[in-house]
Amino acid sequence: MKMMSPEIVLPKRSTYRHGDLYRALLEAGTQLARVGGPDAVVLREVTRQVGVTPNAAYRHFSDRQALLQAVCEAAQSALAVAIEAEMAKLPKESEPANSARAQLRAVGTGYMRFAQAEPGLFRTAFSVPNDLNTATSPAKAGKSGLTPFQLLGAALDKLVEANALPGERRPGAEFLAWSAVHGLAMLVIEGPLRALDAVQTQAIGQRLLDMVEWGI
Amino acid sequence: MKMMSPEIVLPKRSTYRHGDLYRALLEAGTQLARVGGPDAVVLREVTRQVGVTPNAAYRHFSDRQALLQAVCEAAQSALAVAIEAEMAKLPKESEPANSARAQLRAVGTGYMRFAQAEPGLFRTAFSVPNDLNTATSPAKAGKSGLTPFQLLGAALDKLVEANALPGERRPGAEFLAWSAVHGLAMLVIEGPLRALDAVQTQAIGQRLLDMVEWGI
DNA sequence: TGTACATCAGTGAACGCGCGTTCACTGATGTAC
DNA sequence: TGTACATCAGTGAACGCGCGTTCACTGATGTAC
Repeated sequence: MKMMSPEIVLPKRSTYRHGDLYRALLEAGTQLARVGGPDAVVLREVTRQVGVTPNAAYRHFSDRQALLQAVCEAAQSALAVAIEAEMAKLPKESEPANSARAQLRAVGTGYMRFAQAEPGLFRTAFSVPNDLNTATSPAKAGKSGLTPFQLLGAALDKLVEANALPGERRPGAEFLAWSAVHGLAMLVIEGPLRALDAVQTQAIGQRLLDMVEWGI
Repeated sequence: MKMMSPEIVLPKRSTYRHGDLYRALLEAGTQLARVGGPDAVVLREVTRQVGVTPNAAYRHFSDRQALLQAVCEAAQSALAVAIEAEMAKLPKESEPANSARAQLRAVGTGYMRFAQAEPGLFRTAFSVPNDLNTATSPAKAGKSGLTPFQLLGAALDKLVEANALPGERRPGAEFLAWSAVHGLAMLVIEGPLRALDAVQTQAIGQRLLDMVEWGI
């Protein structure tokens, strides 16, 4: 048996100029990250998928790291969108404390859902050096214009406004909530809890959110 | 200027047989992981450091993955030792509930300390596929013979014995405590909280343990 | 006590691979006149 | 309206690199007789 020809087929582009190569590279990179995490964002593979010479990428990204950074920001933006989607599901609730608590839970639930639905992107979102100073960059925001970190902060602020969280406990509270949910997400998607099924993780997730709500 | 010669110097071994190559490879691999995390555990580099031909490693490990797995287990064992060290610091405390609570906190504190002192090993410990079935493997144990997961479980059991945790809350409680502490560790060592200094992370860590104690 | 021999730890050379990046270039575009 | 030209997006070929792994081998060891 002859193996498939290793010929690469795919110019399939009529114009010399691509038109929107930056976006095409970013989307291909994001797709690779989705499937294989940050290490799968390989510059040559990205250009191959887009049907372009490897070094064409250098017109749009200074190097591989810059491309990966852009993918990372796109992944954080997707995370923000997932959180927003979870918040949008909430029924109207007039009682402010209940509403604020439900919003905080929605942030956590959206975070967990995204981690499980898109583990490759989730890992990519947290694989690139990043600190709190960049946690509010618009490139990482969802449709509301807020980043995941800002969505969490806003939910905690509402809790304080509704007198469901003493004001003096507010500073730093995001780190507690974030740690708990982030840790579960990590253990579930690439850690020792990977063997658990969706029902089990859902149950643990809700208990974890109880713990945060009580213990924050 | 002439560059340094690329000659590799280092046979420096008088006997043909190494004597304890398995252990030497494992230790060199662990050292690489300490400095650079799991990706730094490069088979050729490990053999280079030991002063042995690359394929000599294949007498002791079936492939690179097997070596990495062994390093991962060593890292988990080191984590167990760090937790044990933190527990050993505890003053004598006769009141069982207080004692149990202090032990649980010590598990969390040891975990955090290890993550910050040895981020490369910590990342390696959780980088290799692993599930709960292997979480009790003796290769991952500390001096007590218990793995990190077992040390956590034991602390929670004591909490129940001391009536400081209702028995019906015990099942699954390890996942809540583990998630919280693991998440903070991840955010601090390679996530957005990396910019925080030791004092800040220590303070957040203690608040996080308060949350776990209350909310578990 | 001496020797033949099986065992197997480590050698040396080579393989194919795919990567990121650089170089000098070519071809299409759009703007100035 | 037509044309020269600057701009710059993408090409094509090549680079050096280090990796994991395989092959046929050699040298030291220890055991059986």
